[in-house]
Amino acid sequence: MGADNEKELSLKLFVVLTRALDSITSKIKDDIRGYGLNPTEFAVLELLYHKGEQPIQKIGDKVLLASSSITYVVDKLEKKGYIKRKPCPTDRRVTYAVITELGQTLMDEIFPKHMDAINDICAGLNVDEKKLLIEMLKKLGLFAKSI
Amino acid sequence: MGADNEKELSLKLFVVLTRALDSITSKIKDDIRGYGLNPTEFAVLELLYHKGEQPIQKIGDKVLLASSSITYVVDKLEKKGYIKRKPCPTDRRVTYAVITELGQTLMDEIFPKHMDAINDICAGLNVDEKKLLIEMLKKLGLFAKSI
DNA sequence: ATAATTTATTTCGAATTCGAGATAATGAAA
DNA sequence: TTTCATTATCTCGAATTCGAAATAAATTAT
Repeated sequence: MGADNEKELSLKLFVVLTRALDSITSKIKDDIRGYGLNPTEFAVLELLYHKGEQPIQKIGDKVLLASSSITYVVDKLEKKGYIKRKPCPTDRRVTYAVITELGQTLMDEIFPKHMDAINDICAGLNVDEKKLLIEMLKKLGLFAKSI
Repeated sequence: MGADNEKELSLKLFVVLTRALDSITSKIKDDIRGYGLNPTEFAVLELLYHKGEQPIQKIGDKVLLASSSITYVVDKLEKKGYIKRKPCPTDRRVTYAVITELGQTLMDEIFPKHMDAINDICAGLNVDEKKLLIEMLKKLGLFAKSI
């Protein structure tokens, strides 16, 4: 059962990591669908909600999405009335995405629920374990990114 | 910087988990593309390589994919000649996917390289840390799935 | 000042995934 | 046995994502 050498251990880590995140995101998706959004729309909306207006291009960095995909998501959120585009006055290449009143109202309503849901989903570990896990994941992730 | 209550800690855990896995999978994808496969194709091929022939439906469970998606991936691998379909003699609803000689040869060649790559990518933690991380992720994931 | 390069966004087509429904076979119930 | 429900696979259309190329504006270099 246990990995008998470091390579197998690394592979096992990758598999367990993938499956753990899959279990979690599958539940989180259920929560988000209940708000009439998909996970990407929610992520973009949340970014604007918490960090204020953003150049469209910067959204991609934070939400881990290609710029062409951002265009698509921003279009959808705009059609739903939750955000709007706003041209940058100093650089005409740039377009900001800004959350609307409707978007604000929605997020005021659903974000607390969303946090509760995530907390419930992550209740398999206690506070200290979560802190430890976060540190280890940061270490793992930063190293992987640096290669 | 640090989360000041449990809900924020859970949210942070989710974000860090997502980003860590993203950093890792992005590197693993690079590795797999180098073998002329995409990650899903590789996962299916690896399953058949290590676990032997599988009913198409069971592949979906292990690779976390809907049955209609499995059909698509199996079609592609079959066209590439790495696997073939084999009807089940006792249950005519069932079709097995079986790795071919060509698929075997490919995996004999690339799987060791793939394990090396994963090990390099995961080298940010030592063996004990990996073991600990695995246990915590299992605990987290199993709980999330059970909700 | 003009040209060349870089940057931001969008368009377009392709790849991947899903869910709902179709088809066919098996198993259970009457 | 005939019917009903379940199971396995596939088809189809829609959603999402990407990468390459197009467009347009800003910046840098000559």
